[in-house]
Amino acid sequence: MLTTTAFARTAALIGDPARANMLAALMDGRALTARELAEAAGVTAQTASGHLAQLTGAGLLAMERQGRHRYHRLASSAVAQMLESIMAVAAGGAAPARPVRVGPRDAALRRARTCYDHLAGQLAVAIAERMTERGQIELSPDGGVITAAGTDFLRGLGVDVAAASARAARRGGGQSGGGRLFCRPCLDWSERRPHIAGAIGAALCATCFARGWIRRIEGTRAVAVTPAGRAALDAAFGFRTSLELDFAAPHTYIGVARP
Amino acid sequence: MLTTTAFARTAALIGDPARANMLAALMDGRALTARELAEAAGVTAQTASGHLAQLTGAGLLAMERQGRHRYHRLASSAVAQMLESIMAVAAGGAAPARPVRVGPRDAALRRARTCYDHLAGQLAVAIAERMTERGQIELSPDGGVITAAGTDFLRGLGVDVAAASARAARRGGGQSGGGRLFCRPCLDWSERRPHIAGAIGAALCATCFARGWIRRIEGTRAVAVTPAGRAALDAAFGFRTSLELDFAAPHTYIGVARP
DNA sequence: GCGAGGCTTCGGCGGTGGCCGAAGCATCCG
DNA sequence: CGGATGCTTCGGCCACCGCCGAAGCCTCGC
Repeated sequence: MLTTTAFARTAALIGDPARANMLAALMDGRALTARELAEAAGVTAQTASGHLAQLTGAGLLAMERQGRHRYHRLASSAVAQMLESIMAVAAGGAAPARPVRVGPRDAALRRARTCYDHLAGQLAVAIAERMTERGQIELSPDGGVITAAGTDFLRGLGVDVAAASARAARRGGGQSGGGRLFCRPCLDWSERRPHIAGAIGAALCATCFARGWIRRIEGTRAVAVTPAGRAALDAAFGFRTSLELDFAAPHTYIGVARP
Repeated sequence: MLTTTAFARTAALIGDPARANMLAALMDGRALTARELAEAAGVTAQTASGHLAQLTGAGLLAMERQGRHRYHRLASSAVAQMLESIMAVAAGGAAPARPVRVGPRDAALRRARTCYDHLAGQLAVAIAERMTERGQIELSPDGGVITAAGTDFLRGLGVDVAAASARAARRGGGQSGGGRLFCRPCLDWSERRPHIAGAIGAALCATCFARGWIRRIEGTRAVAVTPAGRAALDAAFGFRTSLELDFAAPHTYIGVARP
């Protein structure tokens, strides 16, 4: 990029409501068809087609054909990180006002959701805090690292730590990484506190899905904790009770009846 | 943020060419007057005024009055990181095409510039690589950390490491940081390789300015290395000669006469 | 206090770009 | 092979939003 035109063009692409809805729908890391994205954006198929062509042309989306379907997904984790950072700023601007009345659908999103390839929401923040308390990870706004105890702990959960390490090194693009296993902190836009992203966050999230601890809630980025998952996560992270998550950030529940 | 409207609105604000130019001009971390920003955007004062009101209202900019001037700056490092990430994606989308013919002004930008509060460009990438080779820092896409040797080295350069550590902890927002000193890796959009950001990157950059090693080039985000700075940086980081920087990424110099 | 400079508000103009209907390719299926 | 489904292209409509000229408010300096 030499001028600001590419910069402005990229932001403008994200700035259209229809395209923003498409990108937000893709933030769960899955690949969706043009029709699904049209529905997510609330526009007709032909309008969506035009938008998707623009997003793909600009390198924000990657497309692959499968039969008569065309699956679109975010082109890279760099795009996901960009969208995350915009969400963080957008949420920050609105936050100073008093907490808004939120519906049950928002509550589910705040509780637990996927953020491209890792977990976010109260669940993810609680996990990060518990692992910090136990000395398994260290997080700061500038970076994070997993301790030996954390590596052992994750391995015990069934997380493929070695693969995550290899993936991080592969993405390295020239720098070594020195063998230390970093975990990228990601500011949770709903909780305003960091959770675990990066290769380790992705591996942990994948394990939660693989073991059936969480499952996607149809049509949203929110995920539900299964009964088995509840037991497993309580045991692993020492949540005293499942209610703990409700009280992790009580202000987000204003206006929502709590059982 | 509950809906995608705030998300789209934020991106749309950045997506206008005039506002994008303003934000890019503010990416050097300084505060500029409305008039200066109008000139940077290439619009009249009244148009700029409207844009600035929108950006400030959305929380992207902070404004403070000083006499009859109004100084505008980026509201937070979160905003700066967001803009950085957009630039990285925007540059990535354009990069696949063959390298563009660049002018001397772009060459200066690629050589060395400020990125909100830290250094970027070939100089910053070279510093990061040299410190990595020496085992003074470890960088990966997911995070970075300074070793004990690196802390000593920076202290020897006159960098206020303790203050940077305190600043990182203060920004921590609840998580401890455990005493380890992280350095945030930031993907350089012109070099496509990481350089040092975060509290440590800011402290190092501040030291370079304070000691007169670099100075701003009027009207751009580019910085020039002073003769004293050249000697000091060569000695500190072991650059064999100042030409080394020219060859760090030779493809960026196509079309530019090299002395 | 008065003029000058910095910044903002107002009003009207114009262009970019998103939207959909209709029609046109590609692929799958019976 | 013909109909159904998924996606794209084309053309025209319309709204939004950025732009500037003019005028008004605030602060400074003489």
